Amino acid sequence: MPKVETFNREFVIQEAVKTFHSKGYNLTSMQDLVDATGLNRSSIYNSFGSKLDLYIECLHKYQKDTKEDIEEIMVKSYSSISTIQRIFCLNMADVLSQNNNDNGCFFNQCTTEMANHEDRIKFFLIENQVSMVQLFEDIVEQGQKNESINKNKNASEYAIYLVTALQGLRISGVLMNDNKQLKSIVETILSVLE
Amino acid sequence: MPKVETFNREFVIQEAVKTFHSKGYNLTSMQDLVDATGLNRSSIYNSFGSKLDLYIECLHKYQKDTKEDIEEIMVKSYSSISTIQRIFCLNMADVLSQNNNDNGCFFNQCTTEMANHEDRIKFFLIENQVSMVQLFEDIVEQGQKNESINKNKNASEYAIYLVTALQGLRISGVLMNDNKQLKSIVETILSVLE
DNA sequence: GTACATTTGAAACGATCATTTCAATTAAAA
DNA sequence: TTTTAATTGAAATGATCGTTTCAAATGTAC
Repeated sequence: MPKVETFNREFVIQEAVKTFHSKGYNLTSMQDLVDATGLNRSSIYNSFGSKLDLYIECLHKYQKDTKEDIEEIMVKSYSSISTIQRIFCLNMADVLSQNNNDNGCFFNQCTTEMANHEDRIKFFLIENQVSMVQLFEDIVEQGQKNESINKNKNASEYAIYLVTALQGLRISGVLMNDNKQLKSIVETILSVLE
Repeated sequence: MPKVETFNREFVIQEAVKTFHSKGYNLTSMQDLVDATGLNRSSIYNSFGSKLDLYIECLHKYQKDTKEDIEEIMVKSYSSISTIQRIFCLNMADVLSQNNNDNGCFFNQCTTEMANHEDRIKFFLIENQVSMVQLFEDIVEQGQKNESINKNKNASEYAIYLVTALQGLRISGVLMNDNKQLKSIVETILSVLE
């Protein structure tokens, strides 16, 4: 009986991610979201709840995309160390392609802007961080079995180190938009594992 | 002849830094600054210009404090590697002491929130980043002369790596508020230099 | 004590914020 | 075609935003 939702939900979220990522949560107005998505104000509230609800849905979308990118790399890579290398290179390329147009990793931005003001978001970010560490731990563990990664430190220690370094890279990249420098940083980060 | 400024400018800036650092620029209202500093709204505009002007003054204050902390460490340290170690430990302690109360490094927050929306701020942040890299480069260079730091990579490469890692540590620390984990990260970061 | 330049307090500015309201429109089901 | 329930558009809500205004209060120099 009812009229059905006409817009493409995926597209709307995608556009919302772009907007939030480029302006941050607090600087993004509902009007910005209306303009970016093409939806009417009331449609956004009808379909997504509130600005914060939509933002959190964007975080999940960004997380899903990130994980898919990593899984694709894992499938294509022939060794653990090259998986890690490619993950870092992907992030490097990501930072560089943003050509001064955006503010590093969406999660880093979210962490500094929201983590200590919204419990729902802090919870999400911690869970995301833990799962990223777990993901790296699995890769490193396998690499240590293959002897492609040294055993100076255990997989768990290397994992939290790598996640931290990756976050640093994505912050640094905002101010240091230079291919050669970022490449050098990645090399140095990964040299610990050799 | 004139009535003279009665408030303590240092104190006011200090309180403004706390406020901006804890809420970010966009979430901090002029009323928040009035409450935090005890100044009247008009006094703030009279003495500091605008909200943005005050924010930039806060960035300079934070930069000055950070540099003073590092200089104190440099004077007290007996070797380059221990200088670097202490800088990282200071930042670790800083993150931990903030007990879920604040959002990592003020500069990281500023980078993700403001770098691509305010040219004056982007300029400041890049200059700050360059000077931090230079500072680390000098320390590493000296360490390499003393043979307390290896020469696998040159001082400049280690410097940008260390600055990046430090930024990562201060982001990670917001979500990973655990002494043992942070200590392990710092150890791994510094192990490259051995 | 008077004159003067500045700070101060309170109110007001117009703009914009996130959200709500509600009548008109729409399209599927009867 | 009529019924029906959701979507849509536009206007309005009350709150808050950064900033300005201006008269009163203040403290220094004469």
